Amino acid sequence: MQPTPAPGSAGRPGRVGRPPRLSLDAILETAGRILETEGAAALSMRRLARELNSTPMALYHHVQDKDELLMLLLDVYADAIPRPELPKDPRERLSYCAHMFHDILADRPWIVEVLSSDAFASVSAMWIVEGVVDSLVECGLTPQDAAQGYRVIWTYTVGELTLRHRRRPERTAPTRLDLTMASLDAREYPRLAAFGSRWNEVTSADDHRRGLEAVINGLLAEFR
Amino acid sequence: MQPTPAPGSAGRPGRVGRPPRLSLDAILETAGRILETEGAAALSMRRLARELNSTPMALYHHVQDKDELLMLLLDVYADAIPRPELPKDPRERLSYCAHMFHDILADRPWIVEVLSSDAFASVSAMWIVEGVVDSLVECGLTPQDAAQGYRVIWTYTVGELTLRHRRRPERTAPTRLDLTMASLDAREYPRLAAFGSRWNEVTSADDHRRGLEAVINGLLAEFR
DNA sequence: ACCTGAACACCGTTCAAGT
DNA sequence: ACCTGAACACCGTTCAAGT
Repeated sequence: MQPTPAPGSAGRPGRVGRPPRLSLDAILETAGRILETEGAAALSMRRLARELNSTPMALYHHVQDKDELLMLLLDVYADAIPRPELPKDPRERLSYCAHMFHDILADRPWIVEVLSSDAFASVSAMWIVEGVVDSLVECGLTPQDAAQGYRVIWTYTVGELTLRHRRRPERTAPTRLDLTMASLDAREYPRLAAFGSRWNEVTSADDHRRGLEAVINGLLAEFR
Repeated sequence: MQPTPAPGSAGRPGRVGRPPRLSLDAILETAGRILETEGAAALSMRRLARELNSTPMALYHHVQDKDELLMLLLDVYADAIPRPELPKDPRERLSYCAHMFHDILADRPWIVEVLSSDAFASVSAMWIVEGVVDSLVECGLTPQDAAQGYRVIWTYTVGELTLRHRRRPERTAPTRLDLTMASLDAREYPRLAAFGSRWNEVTSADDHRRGLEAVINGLLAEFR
């Protein structure tokens, strides 16, 4: 009788077949590093495989497709967000959560390119959404209006992140918008022509704070 | 003496060499049709060349690169926008222009994917920007604040278009967000859990009107 | 069970040559 | 002047095979 190979021969009991060289953790870590350092455009299945000294197809044994990989990366990132003590006062809590949403996402431009539905759809990020909706209800909005109000804040945040992200690469050369602004006839476009090249001056973090506060106040005044 | 070919032999006087088979107009028209019917993802230089019974490289004789092609398409589109009579009252004009911005772009999802700076940077679209800024100034804002105010409206609009665009493809299957919402613990997330599957109900055009009005009113109250 | 190699159907763009 | 063909350096993903 030939002895059949023991089930535990690969290292762990109950495991059988070729031992893994890749792990989901290793994949996510390397993918995360590429995103963090080179942005979403640089993350391809082929590039990732190369970085892991593996082949593109080995990855498909650990994730279904690129989309799932990106969703898992989103979860990893959401899990790592520290969960602070929220202000007791609802109005304060509202601003706090809204700004937190923005600040958390602002320095991770890849997230904007990745988010594929109308929310930061990781369970680990839901406390921020709950924080916004709950504050709005405690500020006097109906649950329906609070949901709408949340959407307005999220919409503004997505817009801000999208624009900030697109502004980045070309800091030096004059943009198409600069040229357009410079060519405007002052008689037809008096307000815009008065700005000239100052129109495009970079928006500061304070400008964003002010804009978001205006949105929140508008919301409270309009929906309450 | 051999007669040298007359300069006008190609058809028009002063023209020399091989007569063009492609024209910028034909390229833009075909590219526009692809965008309109199949979206930005379907528009590639190779696909466009195939559609024109030509080769990818022939296109590069008429445009510098794909980016320039997209910018030219944006101009063609902006030129075609009818320019309506604007309301005399500044507050009315403000709403009118802000909503116009959104409505013009809403049914052209490819534009959102294409816009590469913080504005609809075609001269032919600048009357809308001028309209917003001018109204804001006439509503009592300083020019600086009017520029900031315009940016807030534009930011909100970009967010709305981006989210609307991402929501589109998967109308049938439950999204990742639906699943996330369904899995929330009602004790930890009472507000969100109370919504359940209704959370994701599609936002109507009226919801958007209301949100944008809230943003505009917040702006006026905060910046004035 | 886990991984490899070859293949399919794509990209944008450059370069050298043809008419 | 305008266009072609081949090539370079990429994509995501499927399928059949190897260990």
